[in-house]
Amino acid sequence: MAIAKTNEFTQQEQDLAAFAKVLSHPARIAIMKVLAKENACICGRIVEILPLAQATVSQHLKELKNAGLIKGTVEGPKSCYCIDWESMDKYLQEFNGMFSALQLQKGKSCC
Amino acid sequence: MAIAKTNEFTQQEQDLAAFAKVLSHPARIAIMKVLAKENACICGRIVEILPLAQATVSQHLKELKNAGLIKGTVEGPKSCYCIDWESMDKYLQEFNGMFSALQLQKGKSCC
DNA sequence: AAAATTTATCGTATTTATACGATAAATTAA
DNA sequence: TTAATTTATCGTATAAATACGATAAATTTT
Repeated sequence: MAIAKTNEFTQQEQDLAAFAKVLSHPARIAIMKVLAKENACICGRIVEILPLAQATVSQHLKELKNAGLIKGTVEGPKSCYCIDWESMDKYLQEFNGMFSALQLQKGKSCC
Repeated sequence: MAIAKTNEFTQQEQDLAAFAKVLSHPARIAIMKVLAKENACICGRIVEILPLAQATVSQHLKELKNAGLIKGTVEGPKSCYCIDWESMDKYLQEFNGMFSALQLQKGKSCC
């Protein structure tokens, strides 16, 4: 996309955009739902449920993990991914906090 | 990205992913903040504030509008964009609703 | 009417995301 | 030890996003 100007925005804007970006794919939202619902947090179980190849699911899991939405460990042929609620709560609080702040200025709108 | 499998997910997953996608760029978050703060909702004002060319800002505005986060009208050489709070509230409610539901299952986590 | 102003759109270059097959890596089962 | 199982990573093809200059379109101003 030509030169990325991401770092010319505030840290808050970058952080919230990054949070939104991880959730900007239905597969990653579906994975979050599976991780919350199922008691088995193995990659294979997710592959069974999602209409995606194992490599693709693994890639999505990596992105969720890098962003801090989930945490996971791999022990040999097994994996265990779970939602990192401590991190998620921070994100959600920041996210909702911003929109709450915007909503307080509702009156100023010119249309 | 090879064949997109977007429509193999549930409508809710697609909708929330679409909502997150619009907010997945710092410029669009910055635009939302400007629209809430400033009383002048013209494109030119946003161009002044953001580190982006006019064409790029116009493109971001279009995406925000298409997703329903903002509404706007153009009268000749002027434009007037504002946050569509009715639509935004629905999105935020759906978004938070999902994570609240997931959070209720916290106990089931295996890690 | 002509010039200036403001915004949307078009075309295009470049970067990033998405998806998967193949394969490696690490363990468990036989 | 060998085979089977499970997951991560690599390489790669293709699609989508990002950014902007140029230009068109629609007024307002002069």
